[in-house]
Parts: sequence; structure tokens; C-alpha cells
Amino acid sequence: MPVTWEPLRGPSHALALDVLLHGPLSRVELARRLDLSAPSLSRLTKPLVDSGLLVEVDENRSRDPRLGRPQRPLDVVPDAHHFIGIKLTGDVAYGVITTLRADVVTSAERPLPSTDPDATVAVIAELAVALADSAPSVTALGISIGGRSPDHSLVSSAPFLDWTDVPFGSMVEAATGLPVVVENDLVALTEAEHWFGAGRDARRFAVVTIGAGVGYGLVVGGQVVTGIDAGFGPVGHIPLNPNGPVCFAGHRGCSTAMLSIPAICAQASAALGRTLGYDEVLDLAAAGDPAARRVVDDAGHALGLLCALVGNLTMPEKIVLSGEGIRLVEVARPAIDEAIMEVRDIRAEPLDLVIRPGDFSQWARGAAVMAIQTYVLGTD
Amino acid sequence: MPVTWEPLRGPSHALALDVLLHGPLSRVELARRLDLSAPSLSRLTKPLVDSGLLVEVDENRSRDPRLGRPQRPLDVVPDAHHFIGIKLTGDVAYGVITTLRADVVTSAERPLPSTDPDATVAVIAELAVALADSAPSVTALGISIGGRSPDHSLVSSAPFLDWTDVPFGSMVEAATGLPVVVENDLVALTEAEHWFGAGRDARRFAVVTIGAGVGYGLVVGGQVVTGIDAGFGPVGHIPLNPNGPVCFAGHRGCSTAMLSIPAICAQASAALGRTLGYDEVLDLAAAGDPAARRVVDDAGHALGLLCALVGNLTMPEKIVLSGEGIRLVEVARPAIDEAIMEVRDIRAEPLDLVIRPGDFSQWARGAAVMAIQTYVLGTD
DNA sequence: CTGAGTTAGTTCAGACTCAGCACTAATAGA
DNA sequence: TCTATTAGTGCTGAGTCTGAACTAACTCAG
Repeated sequence: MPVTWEPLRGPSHALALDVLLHGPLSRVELARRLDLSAPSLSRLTKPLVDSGLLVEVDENRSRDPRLGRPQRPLDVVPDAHHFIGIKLTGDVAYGVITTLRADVVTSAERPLPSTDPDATVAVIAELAVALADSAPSVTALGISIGGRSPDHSLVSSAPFLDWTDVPFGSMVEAATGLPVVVENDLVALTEAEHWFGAGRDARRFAVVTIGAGVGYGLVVGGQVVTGIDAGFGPVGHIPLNPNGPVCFAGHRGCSTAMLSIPAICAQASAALGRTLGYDEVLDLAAAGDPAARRVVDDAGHALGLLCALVGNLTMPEKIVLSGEGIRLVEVARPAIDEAIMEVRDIRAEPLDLVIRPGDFSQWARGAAVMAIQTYVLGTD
Repeated sequence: MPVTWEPLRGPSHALALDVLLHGPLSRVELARRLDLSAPSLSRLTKPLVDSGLLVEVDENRSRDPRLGRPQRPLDVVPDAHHFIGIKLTGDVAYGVITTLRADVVTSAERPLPSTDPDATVAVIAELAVALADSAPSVTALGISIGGRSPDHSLVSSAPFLDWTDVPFGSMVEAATGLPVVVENDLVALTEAEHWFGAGRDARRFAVVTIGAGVGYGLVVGGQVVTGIDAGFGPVGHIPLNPNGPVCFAGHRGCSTAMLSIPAICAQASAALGRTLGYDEVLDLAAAGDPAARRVVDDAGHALGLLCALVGNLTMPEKIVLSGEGIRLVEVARPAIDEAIMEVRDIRAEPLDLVIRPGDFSQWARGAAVMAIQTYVLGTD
């Protein structure tokens, strides 16, 4: 079993990737998509089918039975490889095991006893072993963190874990014996949406997440934009409400102060004089409690403004909304839409907001996608 | 003389383009840049040099005389082709004639007697003839307008000229006998910066212009982002100051209301009780007049905030500032930097602001670049 | 001045990839 | 069963690339 698709070069690789990302595709469809002749497709697919990387699926694809010889769609074998993805927060490791197509097979989580790197590696190794039970074998392991790892191994900084220059990838590799990729959590989530999610068919889209903070990812021209600041939260402090509360960094009404789960809970708790959880606040707002309603609507308004800014400045085909706090969108949708109307030119295309589940298995799935990408593309 | 480089395909075309955009390059440098072998470079350059498209320049490139055989840099012949660019505002046509490298040879302008399309075509034709005097021949003509022209010929809408679905490209082609390209003015300016300006070596940058309105262009992954809304001014109404004046569309403190030349003049005029021109306002501010200073500083603060938003949401390598009102940057630089500091995370990379002259010949040059691109790339 | 060292660029042969052509394969419908 | 239609395949020749071996043009040490 090869460790990567790396022996594949040029058109063969593009072909296999297209099949992986865009489902079963017949040779003629592939010829059209890749701008190649039919004979080239015969030549290119033959070794891939012979080696077992692609198979002819016979599903009667419910397409209207047209004239002529039916197409023989080719597909990858998703279950031929499995990948583990682990999302690390300050106190919990969330893990999933997925197929090559990033479908989650099993998920599990473990509390982190401390943020000590060695202890964390031990937890991850145990979690990986537990997850590996669900699959015949594991090809690679991806880890996503709220921090930076420019070389996909060394964690140069991770504020929530209080790490600086921890050779985390190598440590996990040594403990598990698996190839390991470390990546920023927002980049990973954005890649997951890009390859296997709402952005699969979009050349340009943005991701906005609501959770402990506000996250942001961007894909333009079919490429995730990974500047030095990518995933590092410069979007977390964009001013959205001049009368809003102040965040820890001293920004009044910034996206973190308006939109993050802790900020929403803190505002509602202060207003109602008792400690409230996030879902309690949203339930109260939905039930018509005026204070909760106001806090939630202000958050919705801020989110709408943020989406409008993203829309105006990056002109995305769609904006994917996710994160643990995504329920805000459901409860405050009118306020969101109202804010977008206020800022967005009427002549501009309406924004296409896509809501995606935001639980932690989605973050872990993002980490798995990093492992899949490394397997498929090789180490860049 | 060929009408386009179109016969060039694949690597030959990429090679010629690289030489055009990145100056004289020796064969070894080209081999490295294009990821080709040295023999391939011999093979590819030979017909290009034979046909006269490329020449070996002998300039002693002042590089430290290193060991070994010296490189023979190849270059295009910029004077082999000339291009006319014309920027159309509501009442003036600004024109330039440039070389293949977009160096301006001559510029001229003509008032528009009316916004009637036929009358405008007549003015443009006369202006083109006058400009053509400065060059042995003209290869193509580019026109940029504040409006949309999806097919580079038909103007589907141009608010300043009050046009809808005017077949302007064909009309100018008929009147001048030249190939004509029509493009949105901001897209054209952005392409000019991308090919021949501050963005030449950047894979990702943004353009912000200050003038009658606020303009915006974006390049990501070496491609100008041309969404349906590109150049259409959705950035003109981003809220930047909750206490600012109201724009014509009813947005309080939006970028147009804070930053456009008319808005700055109107605010200062109202404060000082007399009608002031843009330069007068800036002079007064520079001289310490408190009202003018405040207006200009507020504008600077808004611009800084806008730059910070652009920086946070698109992670550009640089932000190019241009437009007729660019002097604002000079006078209000401290306020701009202060606003950036307020919003931008300290850990984020500092924004690289590049100031470019913003006179109308720059806009016209953008139009010429559209003509150059069409000549070099062919009609897409 | 001369020859060694170094880098730039060229020639040639062989490998690889592609598309056009002519073909076979598999279906629907007459 | 035959025809029309579309999918997919062997073959060949054209085009493009690279490695190896070469020539070209320079610096520098002696």
C-alpha cells in the first residue's frame, strides 16, 4: 500500500484528484473536465484501474437512459484508506476517523489533563489507537490547533496551549508510528469545505466560524489563501458595533466582543443577573426575552455586517458559516439579513450564506482532511 | 506585423510573457522561473529571437562580474508596438499612448461636449488620431469607464455617462479602425498595477483609490478577482465612522461619505463657511487649521480602517493606494497609521502601503494595459 | 600570456505524452 | 435484426521535453 499518491504525476494525478473530489466520473466526463482527448483517457485510466486506485462502479446513476453506449463511471475506493483527524483545544482532544472521502466513520474525545506537550502526545496516541479500531488500517493522522505550524510539524505558537516552538508533529509521529500533519484549525476547516464541503464546486468562497472566538478562512481561485496571518485571527477584532462591549484586547464592539460565545453569554448573564449558557441565551431569545433578544440580535447584526464586509471585499460565491456557535444564525437570521441589507449595495449580487454544522467533529474532520491532502498530494 | 501574440502557445507564450513582465531575463533565469531545462530554453527562444519578438540586450547589467560566461539577457522590444488608452469620465476623455511595456509616451485630454455615445465616439476618435502622432503605429486601443462591460465591448451600464447597453466598443472600432477593448476602470487600473506596477512581483495585493468615489481592486493568486460586482463599488459604502456624514445613498460614515473628494470638500466647506477645493482643504489641514485638520484626519482614520479591513480579510502582500485624492495619504498619514494600529492585531504582519500617483493619466494607462493584455493574450 | 575553473548556452538522441483516425462495444428504438 | 448513437480502445505520427555531451565566453592564478 503506497504511502502517498506521489508516484502519480501530471495528468494522472489531476485525473485521480478530480475523481476523488467530484465523485464517480465517466471517462468522457473526465476528458471534458481535464481538456484531454478520449484516447488519452483510456491510456491514463488503465494503469489507475489496474492498480486498484480507481474502480468502475456500476451504479445505474439514475440519469435518464440516453441513447448510445452507457458511460462506465470511475470512482476511488473510499474505504481503501482511513485517516484520523484530531482537533486540539486548550482542554480537550476531539478525534474522528474518516474514509478517503472524509466521511466520518467514528468520533471520540478525550480530556487533556494538562497542556504539557508530552502529556498531550500521550492522550493523542491513546485516542488514535482507540479510533483505529474502527478501520482496517490508518494511513495518516492530521492534527489541527488554534495556532501556527508553518512546516506542518513544528508548532511555532499556540496561545490556547501556551506552546512556543514545540516539535509536536515529530512527537506524535514517534508515539503513533503514523505520518502526522499539523495545521492551523481554520486553514484545516477551510480545506475541508474546499475539498469535501460546501465549497467543493466554488472557485471563491469564505468561511466564518463562531465559537470561542471568530474564525475566518478564504479560498480564491481554487486555492486556500494562506498568508502569514491566515487562521491567526486578525478577523477577530474587526470593529462591528461602536456601542458594543469591549474585548480582552480593548476593542469596543469588535467581532470577538460581539459574536463569540463567551461574549454573548457574558452580556446576557449581566443583563439578566444570572449565569447563562449559550443555548440558554438563545432559547430565551427565541422565547422572546427582551434582554436576551437584544444581545442575540446585536450579535446577529454584527455577524451580518461581518458577512457584508467579507462579501464586499472578497466577492465570494458563497460564505460558509460554521463553528460551535452556529445556532446564532438560526435564532438571529432576521438581524443578520437586515445588517447585510444596510451595507450591501442593492445592485450587488445577494450573498449566498451556507450554514454548516459546527460541532467539534467538524473541526476534527478538518484535521483529517489535512492528512488526506498530504496523502494525496504528497508533502509539498 | 501580427495583431496578437496568439500564434504563441504554451511555454513559448509563457516565456514571452515572463520577459515582457519581468524585464530582461537571461535564458538560465528563464529556465529557473519557468521550471524548464536549459535545452528547452534554447529551443523555445530561438524562434522568438529569429522572429524579432525577443532581442538579446547587451547592457552590462551592473551585476557584479561573476565567474563564468556572462548571461545574455533577452528582452522584448517595447517600442515595436504602441497602445492607446483612454479613460472616460462623465465630462472628460483622458488619453495616453504607451509602449508595449506601458510606459507613457504622450498624454492628452479632451472635454466631452455631452454624454451622447456618438458625440463621445467622435471625441475619442479625434483624441486617438492626435495621440497616434507620437508613435509610428498603434496596435490597439483600450477604453476604461466607471461601469460594466462584461464582453469588453458592449457597455451594459455606465452610471456617470447614463448609458445602458451601448455597443461602444464596436462604435469606436468603426470610427478608428483599431481593435478596441472596453473595461471597468478599476479592473483596468488593477491590471496595470498587476502587470507593470507595484503589484508586479506580488501574488496577492489590493488596490484602493480615492477620488470622486472610493474604488477597490483585488489580485489573489496572480489573478485579478473579477466577480460580478468587481469594480462596481460595493466597497464605496462600507461603514467606517458611526458619527460621520451621510452619503447620497443614506449610509452614515461610509467610505464614500468619509473619503471621497467631494465629501471631504463638502465637510470642510461647511465647517469653514466657504467653498473650498480639495487641495485648499489639504493645504489648510497641513497648515494647522483645526476644522480642516479634523475633517482630513477623520478621512485618514477612515482610510486606515478601510486598509485594515482589507488587510484582515484578504491578507494582501501590499495595498496600493492611488486615485486623484491620493494626497490625503500624505497629509493624514498619522491618522491612517493610528487607525490601522487600533484594528490590526499587533502580532499580524504590518501592512505594506504603497502610494502611487493618482492622476488621470494613470487611469488612462490602465486602459492602455487592457489593450496590451488583449494583444498579448489574445481575446479570451 | 596561458591554462584551469566556472557558468551560459547549444546540439543531439531518446523518452514520453498527446491527439487523430479507425476501430470495437454497448445500448435504444425502429 | 438492423440502424443510430454514444462510450471507450489500439495504433501511429507529431510534438515536446530532458540528459548527456558538447561549445562558448568569461575570470583568475601563476
